[in-house]
Amino acid sequence: MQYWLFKSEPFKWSWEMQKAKGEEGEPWDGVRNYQARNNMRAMQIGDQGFFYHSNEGKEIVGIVEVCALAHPDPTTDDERWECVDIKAVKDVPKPVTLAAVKAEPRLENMALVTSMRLSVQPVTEEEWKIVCEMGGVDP
DNA sequence: GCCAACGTTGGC
DNA sequence: GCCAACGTTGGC
Repeated sequence: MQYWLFKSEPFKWSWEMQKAKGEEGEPWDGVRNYQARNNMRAMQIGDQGFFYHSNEGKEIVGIVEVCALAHPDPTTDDERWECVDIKAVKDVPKPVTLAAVKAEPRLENMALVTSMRLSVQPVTEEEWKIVCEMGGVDP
């Protein structure tokens, strides 16, 4: 089991929209970055991830689960790009802001801080626990 | 809306 | 294969 973080601009695809999809899930398409794609290829069914709102909010608002392995991105004919499907699991009761992450010394090496522009990031188990704690997420 | 950081592209 | 130019992302 591994942990990840998915970034989205709420205007394009928000947590509300993700939740509305329910169990069906939604392809995380439109990624045009090799590192982000490689991360998705490494994902397994059942992996957990944070859902982060960039630009507007700048906070971790939800928890998602990978429900389909990497497959060709339906939004392009370019076979280089792939995506996984994710489904909403639950809200983060107290959204964890970027400022809060930056202010937490134990999270100083988190990709959210060090690789700001990467849209699909790995999260370590330790980081996962700390953020869940900060967000008031039930274990 | 601005601008810095970074990834990608394309000419050589 | 290098590197400059360009486009995009995302925090502020």
